This record gives sequence, structure tokens and C-alpha cells, in this order.
Amino acid sequence: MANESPTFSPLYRQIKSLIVQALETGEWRPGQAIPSEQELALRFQVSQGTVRKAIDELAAENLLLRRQGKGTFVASHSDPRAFFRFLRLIPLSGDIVPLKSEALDCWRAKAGQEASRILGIEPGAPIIIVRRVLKHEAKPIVVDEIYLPGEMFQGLSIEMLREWQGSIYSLFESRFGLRMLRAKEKIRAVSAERAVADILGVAEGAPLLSVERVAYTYGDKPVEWRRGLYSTAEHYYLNDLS
Amino acid sequence: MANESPTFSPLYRQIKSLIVQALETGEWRPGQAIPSEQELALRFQVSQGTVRKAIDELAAENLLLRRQGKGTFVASHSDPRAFFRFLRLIPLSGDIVPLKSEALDCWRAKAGQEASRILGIEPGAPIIIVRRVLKHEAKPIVVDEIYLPGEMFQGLSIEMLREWQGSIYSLFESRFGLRMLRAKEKIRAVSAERAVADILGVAEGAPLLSVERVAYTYGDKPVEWRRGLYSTAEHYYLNDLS
DNA sequence: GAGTGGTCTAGACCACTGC
DNA sequence: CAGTGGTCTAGACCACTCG
Repeated sequence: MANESPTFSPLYRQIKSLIVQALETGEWRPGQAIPSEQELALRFQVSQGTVRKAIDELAAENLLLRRQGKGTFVASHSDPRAFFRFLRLIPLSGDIVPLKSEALDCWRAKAGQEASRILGIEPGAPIIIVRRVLKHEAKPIVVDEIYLPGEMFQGLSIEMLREWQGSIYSLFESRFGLRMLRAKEKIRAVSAERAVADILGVAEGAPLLSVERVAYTYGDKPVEWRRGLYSTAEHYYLNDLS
Repeated sequence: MANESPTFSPLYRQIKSLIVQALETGEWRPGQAIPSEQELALRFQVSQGTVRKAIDELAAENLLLRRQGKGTFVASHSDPRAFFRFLRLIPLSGDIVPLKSEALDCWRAKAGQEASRILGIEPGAPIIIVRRVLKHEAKPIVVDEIYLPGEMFQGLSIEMLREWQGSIYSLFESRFGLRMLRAKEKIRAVSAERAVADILGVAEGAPLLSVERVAYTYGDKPVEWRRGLYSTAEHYYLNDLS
């Protein structure tokens, strides 16, 4: 199994790529079990330990989920455990309840300079914009605008958003086969403009958290750009540094 | 090597504890190499693979640092790589330069309700409070107040803070043998009060990022509580979600 | 070349799940 | 009980670093 290339890539990483490839093509679907380590070892003609190491990394990256005695599963945004992975807004009171989403609007547009740069599409290419409010017990906490490449989200409508029970990423996963794997957020403090202040029920000029997110799917391909404004009067954004 | 206890703990985790113990007691110092995997395997009477798995986890937790061909090293806050692990404030312009710290004040006090709860010390126990400004090219960006258990930081003075070149955590590590391993941050948006606004050079009432941090050392023991106010006019707080 | 961590293998056995 | 992931071992060999 020698590998004389200057950019040495160990076997288990090659196996890892093959597994990711199978995930990407949908050979194994979110929530389902993938073949056992033994089966994969046979299929790829390597030892179980090598498959194991590949799966270990994928589990660490939250692409797969291991459950002893049961098997290894494709991670899914439908899983309740995924709820707080991407929205880390916690009430000061401490009781953790998922925020309720309400779609305000959903329309088509053409990508401007910024959107095209961030989403990696042509300027002028079709995009979809969604405006939402997230509520905590009937109280609006977040307003956001989500920019999506139109080509990947054909058929997305405000009705679909309104009917959907669950997180928006689980909708993307189920209806469009798009899995959000990781994201970067840029956080700043801003003053509430009039329109936003009215929606959130705060004074004009009140301080808000501005959270700008780019989310990526397989191959670090950006597929979502959003900007949220969070009222942090009764909530905080939690971040673990380690 | 049977282990019939109801709370099963694999061998490699026991080895991991032994290594952490050695780190905690200072047997191996920050920046130094620990013994090779072979030596540790001999010392603990287990196979190299078991030591390896223990070290793998400690490296993933940033307690150790592996360098192929050289050895395994105790992570240190003096290492430039650690600079951006705990302060993730990036200029909008993009060029990453460490902020310059200026100590404004440093005084002794007694722990109030909140400080004693958070730091896990008796109410009324001695604490040390440090006030600082962090600057980016002579421009103040952050003001913060740091609360420390007095008992662990005896001898800390404003002169010491002013003389120190490097991050405050590297000072804690070098002078007080206290290593910050992980932290939790609660982030909110607030309005600048007069005093703070003057220091940061922003208008009174301007939106600021409020970042409240609790930092932990070995055994998840809290040893620092701080609150920072960040001016995000020309910087943003970066967070990676994965 | 000697020493370090990194990979890969093969096999044995353990802990957990569900039938 | 069979099947899954999880642990542990022993040994071979590879890639990297440094003297």
C-alpha cells in the first residue's frame, strides 16, 4: 500500500472520501444506518481498523453518528439533537425551548455583487430570499433574511415554509437533499432600525445582535447566506471555547 | 483487564486521567515534550496503542500538541497558535493582528454573591479585579473587567500586567501555574454607558457586544470570570459552527 | 541513522442493543 | 443469541525531524 506521491494521503482518508462520496450521492440517507464496519472493510478491501478511523473522523465532524450495539447512522437535521447545533440562543431564564419560526415572506431575485461572491454563483443568477421571525412563546426574538441559490431550491415557497414542522435545515435536507454541515458566523452589535424594531417590539435604536452566517454543504460549498438580528434583552448567544 | 464496575471506564481513559494528573501537578511543563508513547506505555504497563488513544483525546482537547517526528508537547498559551483560540475578534479589513492590552487598574475586593457563585468560592473571599483596554493600532476596541480568585493569584499587580509581553493567559500560566483550558461565553448586545463610551471613543448609547466569559482549568474548575464590551464598528466576532 | 509520531493489519475479547 | 460498535494488543512498516 505504498504511496509515493508528494502529497501523502493515508488510506483511511481515502476511505473517508469514499464514504463522504456515498453520503453525497445519497446512497445512504439521513437518519438511516450505513453498512457495518465489517461490511465496509470488505467492500473497500481494507481492515476494519482503517474503516473505523475514517468513520471516527466523520463522527467527530457530525456527518455520522455512532451508536454502540446499533450501528452507524447518517446524521440528520431532523434529529432533535441537532436543534441547538446551529442556533445557540438561550433564554436568560435557562429553560431551553426551540424557537418557533414564522415565514414572513419569500421571493425571487437576482444575485447582486455580494450574494454572488458569497454563494459562489454568477452575478444576476436567480436567488431566493426568505424573511422570517423566530418567536419564543409568542414573543419575537429574531428576524432574519436568508439568501439561497435559486437553482438548488426550485419549488421553495412560503406555503412550504409555513407548513413545515421542524427546523428549516431539516426542510432543506428532506425536500431538497441539501445537508448543511458547518457554518461560519460573524457577530456584531447594531442599532435597531425602525422596521426591525417594530417587528421585535423594541425601541428604535435598541442594541441588537447582528449574526451573519454562511453555511456550507459537502465540499465546503456555500449554499446559504443569512443575516439575523437577535433581541438579547432576554436571551443570550452561547459559545463554547475549547 | 476486566472491569466489572457498573460505570465502565476503558483503560485508555484511565491512562488519560493519569496523564492529566501529571500535567496538573506540573511534572511536565507547558511547551515541553512529554515522554514518548513507548516510554509511557512502559510506565503505565499498557500497549502503545492504548497510550496513543489517550493522547489522541488530549490533543483533540488542546491539552497536548502532537508533532510528527518530534514528540508530544504540553500546550502553552505562550504558543502563538493559541492567540486566537480565546479572542476571536477580527478586523473587518481582514488583516489579523493581535490586540494590544493595556491594564487600567487592578485592585482587591471581596467576592459578592454573583462572583462567589460563578467562581465557586466563599462569599466575602478575596478576589482581584483587573480592568483593561485592548487596542488595535492605538484604537481602543475592547474594555473588560476580569474577576479572579485572590487566593490563586497572590502577587498579581498592575505593574506585572503592564510589563508582561504576551497574552494574559500566558502570564497566568507562567507566573501562577494556572492553565485556562476551556471557556464559555454568553454574548449579548448592549448600549454603551457614558464611561465606557468615552474609553472606546464611541457615542453614548452606541451598540456594543457584551461578552461574559467563565474560563476553566483542570477538573472544570472555574478560575476566571470576565465581562468585555466590544466595539464592533470595525471588528466582528467570529464563530465556527460544526 | 536513530527516534518520534502516524498508519495499517489481524485477532481476541468486551459492552450494548434488540430479537 | 447474533450483530453492532468499542477496546486492547502486538507487530510491521511509513513519514517526519534532527543531528
